Amino acid sequence: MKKYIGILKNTKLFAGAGEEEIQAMLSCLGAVLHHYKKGDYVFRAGEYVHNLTVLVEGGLHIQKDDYWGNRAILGDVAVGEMFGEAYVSPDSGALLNDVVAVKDSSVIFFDIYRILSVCPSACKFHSLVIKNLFFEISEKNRKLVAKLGHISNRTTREKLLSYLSDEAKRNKSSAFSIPFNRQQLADFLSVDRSAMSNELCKMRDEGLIEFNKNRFVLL
Amino acid sequence: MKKYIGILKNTKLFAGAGEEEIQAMLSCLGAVLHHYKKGDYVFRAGEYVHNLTVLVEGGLHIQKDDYWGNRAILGDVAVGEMFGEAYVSPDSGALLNDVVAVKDSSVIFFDIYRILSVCPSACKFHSLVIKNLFFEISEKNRKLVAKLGHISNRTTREKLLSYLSDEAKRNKSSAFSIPFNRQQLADFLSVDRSAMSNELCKMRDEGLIEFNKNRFVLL
DNA sequence: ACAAATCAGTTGTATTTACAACAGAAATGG
DNA sequence: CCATTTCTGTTGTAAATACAACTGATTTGT
Repeated sequence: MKKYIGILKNTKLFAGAGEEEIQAMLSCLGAVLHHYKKGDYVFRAGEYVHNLTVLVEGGLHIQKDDYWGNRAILGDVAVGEMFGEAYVSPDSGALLNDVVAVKDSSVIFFDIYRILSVCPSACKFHSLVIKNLFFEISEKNRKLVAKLGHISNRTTREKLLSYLSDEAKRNKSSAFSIPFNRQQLADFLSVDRSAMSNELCKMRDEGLIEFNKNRFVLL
Repeated sequence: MKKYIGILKNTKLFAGAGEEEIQAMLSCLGAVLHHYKKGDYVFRAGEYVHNLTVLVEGGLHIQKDDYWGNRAILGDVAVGEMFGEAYVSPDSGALLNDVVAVKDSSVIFFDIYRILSVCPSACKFHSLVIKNLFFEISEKNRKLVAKLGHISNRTTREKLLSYLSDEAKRNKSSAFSIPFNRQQLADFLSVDRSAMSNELCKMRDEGLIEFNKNRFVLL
């Protein structure tokens, strides 16, 4: 677990805490480390989750497959981000989606009740973590609403432009990489891959964008 | 403000606290009451919000209008629910959406920093509120993902069935009312109103559903 | 109670998308 | 390094959707 303390130090959840404090909190918060191979399921729809988890290595997708094999990617998790936090309250019910490793990944599980119950003196950074937790989940909330804004556009082109310009803003640059290949981007935006590929090329031919693999430039 | 303490008592945010405790907390948390007429904007996209707010009377929609007048309804707020919580962190930036009263409404504003900063002894229910806050925002998170699941369906019929069956489950009954008229439902599901109306009637003719105004029955 | 405004359903047409099938490019795995 | 698999772009067709226009029903405001 020690090798990931440097990672944790740069997460939003532990922002403001030093490496020693994090080290101390790891046991206080009941931290457990798990590893996953590419393609492994971290969680499956229908399971019950009672942990707050942080990705410290690799990459994850939150996705849903229907009976006919159509896949919807509802979000992606990058190193340093937490996930599963929406399901830790007592009455949250079963997970609606799968969480899948898209690369070999490492995840730290925390006991949510130990986080939310402020221990009297042992961890002076505890209230900091609570505030961070609130801020991070509220940020995730904003991202979800932003994604809703993208896919509630009617046409494939509008969805693409909405998503790509948001990514450009987020990266503070008109050139950026996205965490999806074409099929995954189509699943993320809920459109057909070939139609999207077609639209991307039209936009390129019209001089709106340039792209190569998962790297895009807005013009 | 006193007349709304009974409402606050039944909110998720104040779950477990008695009326006296809530009364005491109102000043501790810097509560302020505002009233809005139907059609008034509670918040506008581009504004900066620094309060946690709870709707104690009426009804709100969270929505976005684009240049061409297309409206997307990203969510609705019912009495007792909080909103704006996603924008209270220091680096959250400006609001992306409008919050509009769909009926005459009353809203209580709380100072988020007073909520998150645990006061030493004055409010023994303070840590309870923090836990409630976390659980409610995480529930909102789940709802957003559920909504993403609905509108990421490809066809209008699938979107309708996904949404309606979710509402049926949520109401624990195959008969239920929805907080939208047809245009609003179409904006919520990101589809064309007339196409949706058409599809609803087809589904009724096929014996899948029954409906009258905003009341639906799944068969 | 009446006029005006809003709402829900219907229809036809132009546009857009989904789906399937395929070919070349790129990545992967011995 | 070569064979295999995966990925991306392309095309044609069938299906679904958006848009506009209109009607009758319902609601609202005075």
